[in-house]
Amino acid sequence: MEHILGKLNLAQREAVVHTKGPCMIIAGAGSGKTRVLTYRIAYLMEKEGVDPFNILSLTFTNKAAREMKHRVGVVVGNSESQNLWMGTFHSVFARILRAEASKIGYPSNFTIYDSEDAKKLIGNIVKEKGLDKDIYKTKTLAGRISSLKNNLITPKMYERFPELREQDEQSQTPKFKEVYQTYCERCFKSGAMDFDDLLLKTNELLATYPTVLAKYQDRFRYIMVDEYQDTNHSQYIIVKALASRFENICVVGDDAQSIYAFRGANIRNILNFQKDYPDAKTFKLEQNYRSTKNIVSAANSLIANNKNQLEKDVWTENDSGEKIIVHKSLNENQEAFYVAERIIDFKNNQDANFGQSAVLYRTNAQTRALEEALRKKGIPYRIYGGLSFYQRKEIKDLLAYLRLAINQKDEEAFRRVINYPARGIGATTIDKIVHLANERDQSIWEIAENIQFFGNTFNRGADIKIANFVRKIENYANMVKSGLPADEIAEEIAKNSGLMPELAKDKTPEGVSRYENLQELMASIKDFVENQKNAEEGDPSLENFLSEIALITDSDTQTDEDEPAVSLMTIHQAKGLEFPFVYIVGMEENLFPNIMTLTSRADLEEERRLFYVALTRAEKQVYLTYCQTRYRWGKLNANEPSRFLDEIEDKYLQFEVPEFSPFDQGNPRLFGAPNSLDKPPLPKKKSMAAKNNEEQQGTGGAYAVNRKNLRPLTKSEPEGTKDTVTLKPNERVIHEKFGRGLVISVEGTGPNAKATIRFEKAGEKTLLMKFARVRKLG
DNA sequence: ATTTTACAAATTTTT
DNA sequence: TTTGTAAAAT
Repeated sequence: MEHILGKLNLAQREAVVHTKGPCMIIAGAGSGKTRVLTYRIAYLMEKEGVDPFNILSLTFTNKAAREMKHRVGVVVGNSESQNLWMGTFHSVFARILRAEASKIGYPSNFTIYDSEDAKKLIGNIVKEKGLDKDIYKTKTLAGRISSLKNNLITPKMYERFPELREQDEQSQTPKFKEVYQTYCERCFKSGAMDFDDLLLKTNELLATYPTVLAKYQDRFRYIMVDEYQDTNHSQYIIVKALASRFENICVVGDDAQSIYAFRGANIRNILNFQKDYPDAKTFKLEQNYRSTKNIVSAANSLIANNKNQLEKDVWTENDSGEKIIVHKSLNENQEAFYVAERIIDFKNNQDANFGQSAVLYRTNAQTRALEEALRKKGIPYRIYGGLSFYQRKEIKDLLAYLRLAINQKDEEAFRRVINYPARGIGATTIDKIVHLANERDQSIWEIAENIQFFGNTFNRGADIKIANFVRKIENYANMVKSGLPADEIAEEIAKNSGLMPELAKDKTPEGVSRYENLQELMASIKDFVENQKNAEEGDPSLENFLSEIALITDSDTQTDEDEPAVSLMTIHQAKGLEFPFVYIVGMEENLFPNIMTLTSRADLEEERRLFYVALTRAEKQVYLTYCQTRYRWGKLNANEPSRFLDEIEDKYLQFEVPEFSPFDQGNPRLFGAPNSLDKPPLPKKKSMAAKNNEEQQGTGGAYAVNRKNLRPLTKSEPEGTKDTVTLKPNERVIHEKFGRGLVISVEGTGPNAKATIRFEKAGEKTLLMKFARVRKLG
């Protein structure tokens, strides 16, 4: 243990050994926060003999939890670290809620609705109530419901805040409360909780049952909360309740990195910690181990523009490093090519592998140009975010069947699959069931189960079809009850439901990909079952599988075992990560800071913190790029450079501003260059580069994913490094996955050609040559 | 009951 | 530009 403490600086060491009573660790970017948290837990266990069962450590991603558990394991040994309560707020409290579910009237196998389920349900309710969907927008309603729940305002309590009703009347949605209330009732009837419920219901549980509260207070004698600046009110109250007995609470965060206020995170939680716990000790980790002096200073000079922050002084002993390059491009394609060229330069001249570069952007829409440029240059890349594996339709379809097998009342799962694959049960029939359910205050399933009593309500034959569907689901439920492992049940359901055969029919490349995704899911269930069977107290049941994956997201499943690739992600997703070379693209007004957020000073400050997060991801070199013009929603826009560029002190920057045209004359910095609208009209024709790129477009990497063990990340095919194979009928080929095959026919030419190939093992497939990993044989 | 066509919307999202 | 949803047509 001593040798570990020796690896820490003074502030870090103090934070580690201060174990009794409340404390707050303000951890500047790159200041070794994770190290402190890890060692603190290890110190508690090793030095103070605290039982890991008594330590609760809350993180914001499963990945962070897993990593920390691993790192603690390295210090204290795995068998002990396994017993720590470590995870996200949602996963830890979902676990507790399952154990205590009966107390609040839920089944312990309750479903967790994801945002899509929630939005669909809201949309249905709006429709049922005959409200105008253009005014009652599901997205807006979902956001409002979420924000109310995160502030612990239930439909009942809504009445107590007249300003809420006023707001709803202002926004032309006076019936909001009814929608909210119905939404909650329907979730309850379905035995379902949405993400926010996991926190809200935990609060209800702890507030209603003092014995339950006491039990968990006693269990969690030491509580640690990471990323405290991004906790919302609901989380804050849970932590406060649990910690109130022993007050051994340690929160870690950096107010300068709070970037989730738009999702209900309350920065005051961290700003007011000292008020909540007057005895709290504050530690500041101010030495940055990550970045060069230049980057640290630049980031400091930027964040100094924010009014509302805790005082701290981040510094580093690292080299001063290179200045930040600010580069202007004509348009987003040139910007992307510039980035691609720099990445190649670094690889060639600094021996940096591709994994050391990251391209960060404000919005996902910016990926397209970047992808094209990287692909053209043959640079391997990985896109984080976008449509996650578990959000794909085919995956959600099978999961819906699995969910129904466990909880038949799950309305969203029911609606999703009752007519998929098609069983001739249409919208009218479903509407009638829903109507009956609402009328009789029952769940949809209860109506469907007893459909024979309502026979005359339905069209001839419809009741029979429903009864057949019900019988199917009951069979699945019986398989669950008989205790079969998850993989066997899933396999049977995939076939028996008709889902697998349905997908197998589709021979388009997209269809094939969907089928493969389904196979991937099946494989992952098998993996899960294997792991559970090998584990000491493993549970290979379907219930356990579903509860495990309900809270998993893409960023949790990232791995780095593959060949090094450039990372492409939004700045939000980059939080907590670090890279030697960071490119922040789209540094333009309206894009970053984003115009949609700029309604208040607080919003601008959050955008600035976002930029701060982006800058501080970098270890060695930062590039900031912006464009003179950019296509956005099909229109060419001319934006000024981001105000944030002005906010970094000039001495940390080096401007690289090529002259494109007479427009920029006479302004050496080209800042604030009048972007007057009376410029000569831009040529309608796209540049050659843009034209060439168009041929390369398509679904891109999206379907070219080689997904081993549930790796939902999009991975590029470096097209520049691989010539598209031109095939002729009767040629023999070998495919990475399908093995040997014989070309039957070819349609089209070049990368857009489609070849039908009969594989020895996998049968006949039609492949798009652009994506297919085939080689000619002989 | 399914497929086609037309039209609107479009930031960030650890759960 | 793309993407998704709703009305219209089969």
